[in-house]
Amino acid sequence: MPRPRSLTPDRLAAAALAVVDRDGLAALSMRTTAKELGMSPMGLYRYVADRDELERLVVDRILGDVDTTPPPGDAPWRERVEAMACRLRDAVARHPEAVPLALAHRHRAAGGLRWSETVLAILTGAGLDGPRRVVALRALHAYVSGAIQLEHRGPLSGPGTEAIAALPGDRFPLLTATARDAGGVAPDEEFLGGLRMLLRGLGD
Amino acid sequence: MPRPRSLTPDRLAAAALAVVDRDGLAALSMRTTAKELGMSPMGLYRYVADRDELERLVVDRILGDVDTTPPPGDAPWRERVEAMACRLRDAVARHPEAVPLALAHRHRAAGGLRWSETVLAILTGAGLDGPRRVVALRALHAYVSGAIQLEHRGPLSGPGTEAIAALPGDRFPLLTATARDAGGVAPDEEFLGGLRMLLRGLGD
DNA sequence: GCTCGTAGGGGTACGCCGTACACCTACGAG
DNA sequence: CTCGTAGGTGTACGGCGTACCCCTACGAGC
Repeated sequence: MPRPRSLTPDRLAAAALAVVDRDGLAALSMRTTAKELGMSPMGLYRYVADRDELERLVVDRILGDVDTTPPPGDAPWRERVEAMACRLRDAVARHPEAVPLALAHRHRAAGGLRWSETVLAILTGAGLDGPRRVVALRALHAYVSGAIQLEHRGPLSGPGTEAIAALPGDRFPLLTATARDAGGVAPDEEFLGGLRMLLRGLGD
Repeated sequence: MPRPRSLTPDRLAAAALAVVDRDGLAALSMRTTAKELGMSPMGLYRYVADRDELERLVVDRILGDVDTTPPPGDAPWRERVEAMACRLRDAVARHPEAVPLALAHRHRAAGGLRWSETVLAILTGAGLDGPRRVVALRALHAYVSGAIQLEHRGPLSGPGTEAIAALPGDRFPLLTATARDAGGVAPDEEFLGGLRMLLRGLGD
């Protein structure tokens, strides 16, 4: 009845995400987000309970534009799971600075839940249920979020590769050799390659 | 020549880890670590450049007691990889509060590198090399670290399961059903089950 | 159209954090 | 015994999350 709200949660999330995209995850704070919105830091507390909730809003926004409609049912189920994995990966990659955030809060965002539901539908259609379906979904979660994380703060692949290739070759002969090989493998190949390995072992 | 050092990096790491184990990861700071050692906060800077290096020491210590000697060579290669994965998982699980730390700095700790080297030896013995070996190692990294993370701040499995089971069943029918099923699956089964799926698809 | 209760938003302040800097001092080499 | 060096302390600064208090712009009820 008195004085209407001037902000939507989504506008708030957009401002915070703008800070992260522009200045990095470390720059995200109640103060910087407030400044981005042209208001005082304490004003934000009319919209979120604490910083953690602000982060959740950001992740909601990132995962909110993952397409979670079922992929065309005429493709084999493995390809449909691949499509879902790629959609998630692409959405997260759109905000590289926010990767740790997105994965940390993934299971609390509506988009993450919808993703799981759609993947489960595909797995169920492939004949999985009961404990096997539990394990399969969890393995997919583990692989996808682990792979995305590796990709964006990478030990192997990415800029960390050179550091590993430069290690003493006598103590880590295979690791240095593998790091050199890694240069010839594109990120998409790595992600999809590993995913296909997992999917190959997952069905039947 | 003047005045000898009173601390070893390992004692420093032990103190920091004690803080984390006792009071949680959020309690870790230069100040609390210094207090644990009975010295002033600034004194730590004679031993580490900054907080990041302190964290790295902690992770070094956690991953340092992963057994990275090659598992007995008479077992099938998949079982040997399993053994390596379990060793890493067990070492990390010994300090549950430090899980995010351990995984974030894994690739910068000597123990993590030795782990990779040993796993690569097994994979090489199984006939993998070149790009296939790159993808296999990376997939294992992704799965293992993703699974450990899920296990310790779990969406599916763990205390988060009930929250998911309590979601509106009409919007998330499969997810809630799967969360209920998840109660009957032990963490070890989940971890090993997913790992075996990945390993099944990984060779040949 | 005026009043009034309420919720939006600002300001100040506290106790944390990491760490730059200046200082004192215990020690071992000569 | 002296002296240079490096270990360790204390102080201080800017930034953080946020508790608390206040002012005020607004919409509902008359």
